[in-house]
Amino acid sequence: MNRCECPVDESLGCLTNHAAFAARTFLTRQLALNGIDMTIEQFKVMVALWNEKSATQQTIADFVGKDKASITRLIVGLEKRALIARTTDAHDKRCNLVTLTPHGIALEKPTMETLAGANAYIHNDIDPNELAITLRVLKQMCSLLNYSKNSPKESK
Amino acid sequence: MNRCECPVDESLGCLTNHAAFAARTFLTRQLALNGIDMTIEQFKVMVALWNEKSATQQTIADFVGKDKASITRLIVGLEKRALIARTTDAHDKRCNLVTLTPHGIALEKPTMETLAGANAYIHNDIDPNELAITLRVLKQMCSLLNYSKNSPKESK
DNA sequence: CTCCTATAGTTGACTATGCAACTAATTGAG
DNA sequence: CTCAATTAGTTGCATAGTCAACTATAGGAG
Repeated sequence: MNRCECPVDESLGCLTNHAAFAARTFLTRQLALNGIDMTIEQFKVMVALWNEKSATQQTIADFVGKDKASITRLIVGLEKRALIARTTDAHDKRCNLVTLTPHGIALEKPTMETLAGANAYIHNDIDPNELAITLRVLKQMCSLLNYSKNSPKESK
Repeated sequence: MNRCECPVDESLGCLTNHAAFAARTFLTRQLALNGIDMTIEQFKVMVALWNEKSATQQTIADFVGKDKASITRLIVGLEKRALIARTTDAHDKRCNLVTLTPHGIALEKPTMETLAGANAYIHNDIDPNELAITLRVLKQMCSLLNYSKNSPKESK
């Protein structure tokens, strides 16, 4: 069960992966405990829709950071669960407008409360100053790696 | 491309996920740039074998933190790439002993150098004190969530 | 208006994950 | 020794991810 035996246990790359895995597992379990049948991936799509009310699949893809093929399949799953509906945009027949069903709308409150609870559980365990620093460092890391997408062809 | 539009952008759970995703993508690209044809998942299995020289599939599963079914499939992939070989343990015929091929052994140096380079690229961007704090906080978060696997049935 | 290009979405191929059912080998209780 | 319980590994099912090829629609140049 020594999941953290990464050779570079002092590596941000490895540790963020372990921490992210633990957080994902934790949130999934908390959602299930609160009777919410939703994967983390579907959850992210729902967050996009709770924010925007209606969106094209491409907009959702940009929001959650996945490609449109992944979104197509997630949307199909959410449609099966009757959380969302798809209609063709009358103004641009290429686009699907994805909207929430009443059931999908109703899930916002309990789901976001579960997320808030999970966050609070983690944050309460951590010194506020150190938490602030960590959040800042992680954001810095994200922007470094996103900017470097095309630049540093050499890291050795 | 606003991948960080998580509603709780001040949430460790969300930010570690973004950062981990960015780090994975970055390392994958660095491996490819250095001519190493290996997924991150296969990479973790190889790390286990570089450490241990030979191991059963269950040992590898524990090391990388996945279930044995996932390992079976990763092992099959690595076998196709001729990086590892499987033999039945003479002392316990239930077990497969997984060992490295010469090709698999030869990959250790360039692969670990690529990992070290990617780490250095990220770490060099960050203030050493803040890096140390971040590493500590992430470890704390991992142990909180691993310990809480069975305990906190309520997070609301 | 027509054609070329760009965009939205779908689908197929390949990789990966977890869970559960299954086989085969081992081990311990009696 | 024998039988039940345990352990290692494999396989099927469902979900998910990326990439690339494909369809259909839209929009601009001429």
